[in-house]
Amino acid sequence: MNDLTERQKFILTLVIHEYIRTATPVGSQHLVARYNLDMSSATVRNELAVLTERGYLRQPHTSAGRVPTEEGYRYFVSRLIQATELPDSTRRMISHQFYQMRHDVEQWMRLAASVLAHQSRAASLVTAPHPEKARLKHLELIATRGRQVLMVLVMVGGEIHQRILILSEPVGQERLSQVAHHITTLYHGKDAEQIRALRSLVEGLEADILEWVLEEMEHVDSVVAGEIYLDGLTNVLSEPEFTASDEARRALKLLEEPTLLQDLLARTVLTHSPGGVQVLIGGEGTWEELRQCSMVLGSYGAPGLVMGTLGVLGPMRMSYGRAISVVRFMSNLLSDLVSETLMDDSAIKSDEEVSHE
Amino acid sequence: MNDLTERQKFILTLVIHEYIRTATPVGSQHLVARYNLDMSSATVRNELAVLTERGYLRQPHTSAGRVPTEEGYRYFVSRLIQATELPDSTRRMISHQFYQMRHDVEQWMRLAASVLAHQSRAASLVTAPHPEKARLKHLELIATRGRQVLMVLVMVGGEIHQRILILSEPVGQERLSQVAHHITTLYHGKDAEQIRALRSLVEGLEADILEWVLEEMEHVDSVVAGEIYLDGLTNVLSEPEFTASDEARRALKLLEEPTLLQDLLARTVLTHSPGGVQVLIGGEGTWEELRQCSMVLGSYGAPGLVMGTLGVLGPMRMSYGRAISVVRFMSNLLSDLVSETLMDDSAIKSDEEVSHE
DNA sequence: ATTTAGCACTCTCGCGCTGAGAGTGCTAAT
DNA sequence: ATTAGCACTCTCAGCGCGAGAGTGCTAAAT
Repeated sequence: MNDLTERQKFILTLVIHEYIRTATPVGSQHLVARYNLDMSSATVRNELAVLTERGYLRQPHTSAGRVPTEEGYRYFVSRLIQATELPDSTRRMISHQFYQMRHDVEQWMRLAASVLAHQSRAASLVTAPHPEKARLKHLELIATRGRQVLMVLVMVGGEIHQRILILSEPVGQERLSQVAHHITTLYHGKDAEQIRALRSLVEGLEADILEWVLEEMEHVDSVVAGEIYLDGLTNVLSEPEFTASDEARRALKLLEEPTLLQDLLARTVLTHSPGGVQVLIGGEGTWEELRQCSMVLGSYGAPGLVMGTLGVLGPMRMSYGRAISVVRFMSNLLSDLVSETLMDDSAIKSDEEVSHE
Repeated sequence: MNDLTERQKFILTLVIHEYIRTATPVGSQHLVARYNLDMSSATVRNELAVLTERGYLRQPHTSAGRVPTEEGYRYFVSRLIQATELPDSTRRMISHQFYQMRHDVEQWMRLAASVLAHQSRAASLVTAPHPEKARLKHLELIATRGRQVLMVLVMVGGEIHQRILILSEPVGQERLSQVAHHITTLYHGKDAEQIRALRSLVEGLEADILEWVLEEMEHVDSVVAGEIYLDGLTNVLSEPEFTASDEARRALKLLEEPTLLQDLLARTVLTHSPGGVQVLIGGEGTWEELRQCSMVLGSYGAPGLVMGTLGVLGPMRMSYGRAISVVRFMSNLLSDLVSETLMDDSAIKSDEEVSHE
C-alpha cells in the first residue's frame, strides 16, 4: 500500500474542494477548465482512474464525474488538509464578544453554539462545562412555602443545580441557613463518595438534607455532559443532499434526542484531550442515522476539573478546513474562559481589569 | 353576510378534515365515497361552489379539488370545531409523569415541550415561568477565587439567576454571607423599583453588591419570557408542504432566533388569560415567514406572580382539534403545578403526600 | 515512459408529447 | 331542490429522444 504521488494528492484535493463547492460529481474537463491546470483532461482522467481504484473516489454511474468516498474524505482530512486559521479580525471580534459577557456561563454556551454554526455553516452543538466528579462547593436552602424548600447546590467549577425538596414538617429559614452553612463547612470540596463515607458527622434534619444532596450529586455524576446547546440546524437543512430526503429527518431527529447526543459526546470527551480536534466522517463508529453526515468535535475545559464538548455536524460534503479551524479556535477560547473564570483551587495568575461600579 | 346552512357547515368540516388527512385537494365524488354521504356528488358540488364563492375554499386550478383558505380554517376553528378532549387514560399518564418529577422545573419544561410535540404531531414551544415583575426572594454570594464572586439570585416564584461578579478587592466567604443575609432580610419581596427607592439603607460593599442585584433584576424585568424550550421540529419538517420547500427553512430559522420568538410570545402573554387558547392561522398578525403555518398558543401560571407561554406550531393544515385540546390540557396542568409548587405568599391549601426519605 | 489527442460509447437529464384520470360546471330531467 | 349526464379542463405520470457530459481505450507525440 504505497502512497499517492504528489500530483494524485493534488488532484484529490481539487476534486474534494470542487465537490464541496458544487455538490455535483466533478469531471476531468471541468477540473482543468476551472483551475487552469497545465495538463490535459486525459492526464487527469488517468489519475482519477487511479484514485478511484484506490477507493478514494467513486462514480455514481458509468460516465459520470467522480465523488469522494468516505475514505477519500478521511485521507484528505488526515493528510492533505492544510490548517486554515480564521482571519485575525474575526478571532478578535469573537473573543471580544465573549469577554463582554464574562458574567454568564449560559450565554457563553449560546454564543459558542451560534459562532460555530455561523462560521462552519453547519449545525453546532456545545455542552456546558461539567465536572468529571462533582465536588460540593456550597449548599443553600431557601424556604418557599410550608414544607417546601428550594435546594441550590453549587459544585466546584461553578455548575449549579437546583431542586425542590419536601420536608416532613415546616422548618424556618433561620434553621435552614444554619443547616446549609454547617453542611457546607463540613463537606466543602468533597465528592459524593467522600461525603457518603463521612455522613455520620451529621444527624437528624441535617442527615435528611444531606441525603438529598448526595442523591443530586450522584445524579450529576451519572450524566456525562452538561446541558446541550444547539444552533444552526437550518444550515444543514438547506444543503441539497438533505432537502426532501428523509435522511434529513432522521439526522435532525437524532439531534432532538438528548440521550443519544449524550452518548455520542461521551465517547469524544473520553477519547481525547482539549485542543485536539476529532473528525468523524460518515457517522464513523456505528451511527446508522448519520451515515451521510460528518462531525468535527473538540473539547474544552480545565482538565480534571470541568470539561465540555463542542462540535459541528454537517453533511459529509462539508468544509472541513473551516470547521476544524473554528472548532479548534472555540475550543481554546472556551478553555481559556473557563480556566480564568471558574477555576478555584489552582493558583492561576489573574490580571483582569478591575470592574466594579 | 348571512350565515351558512347547516349542510354547508357540515361539508366545510368534511373538506377540512379530509384535507388535513390527505394533504391533497378534495373533490366532490371523493367526499361522498369516503363518508357515505346520502346525497349525490352534484349536490356536494353545488355546495362547494357556494363555499368557494364565500371565500372559505379555493381551487388550486380549474378542475381540481377544493382546498381550505385561511378564512376557511378560521371559520372552522371559531365556529365549527367541537372540543375533542384527550382520552382520560392519556391525561392520567401525562399528569403522572409530571408529578413524578415535581422537584425540577426545568424538567417540567422539557417534558411539556415533548408532550405537546408528540400529541399534536407538530413543533412545540414552551417558555419557563417568568415573573411579570421580578421580586427578590433570596440572595446568595459565594466566593470563588480572588475577587470573583458567584451571585445567585432567587426571585419570588422560584426563578433563579446567577452571575459572576468581580469585586475591586477580595472578600472572604464569611463577610459575603453576612452581606447576602443582610440584603435578603432588608429587601425580601421587593421589586427592583422598590429596592432602588430604599437603596440608601446600605452602603459600602453592600451598596456595590446591591447595584449588581438591581442590574440583574432590571434585566430580568426587561425580558418578557423565560427560557424557551422547543421540541418536535422534525414533525413539521416531515409534512409534505415543507419537504423541499424553502418555506420550511425560513420557518425553522425563525424558531432558532430567540428574540423573534420572544416577540411573538410576548403578544400572546399580554392578550389573553390562562386557560384560554388562541389560534393564529397563516401567521396572522404580520409574520411573513409563517404564512404557511398556524400556531395554537396558550399560557399558564399563577396570575400576577409568574406566567409562561406554551403552544404548538405546525402547517396551516394541522389538526386543530387535537392541538387545541392538548394545549389547553397542558396549560391547565402546568398552571396547577406552578401554583402548587412555586407559589409563595398566597395561602393555598396544600395536601401533597409526605415524601421524606 | 509519460502525456495527449481522438474517438466510440454510455448514461443522465431535461424536454415535449400524450393518454388516463379526476374534477368541474352546466343543463335537463326527476 | 336534487341528481344524472355530459362536455370540458387541467394535472400528472410515463415515454421517447436528443443533447451533453464524462469515461476508457488506443495510438501518436513528446
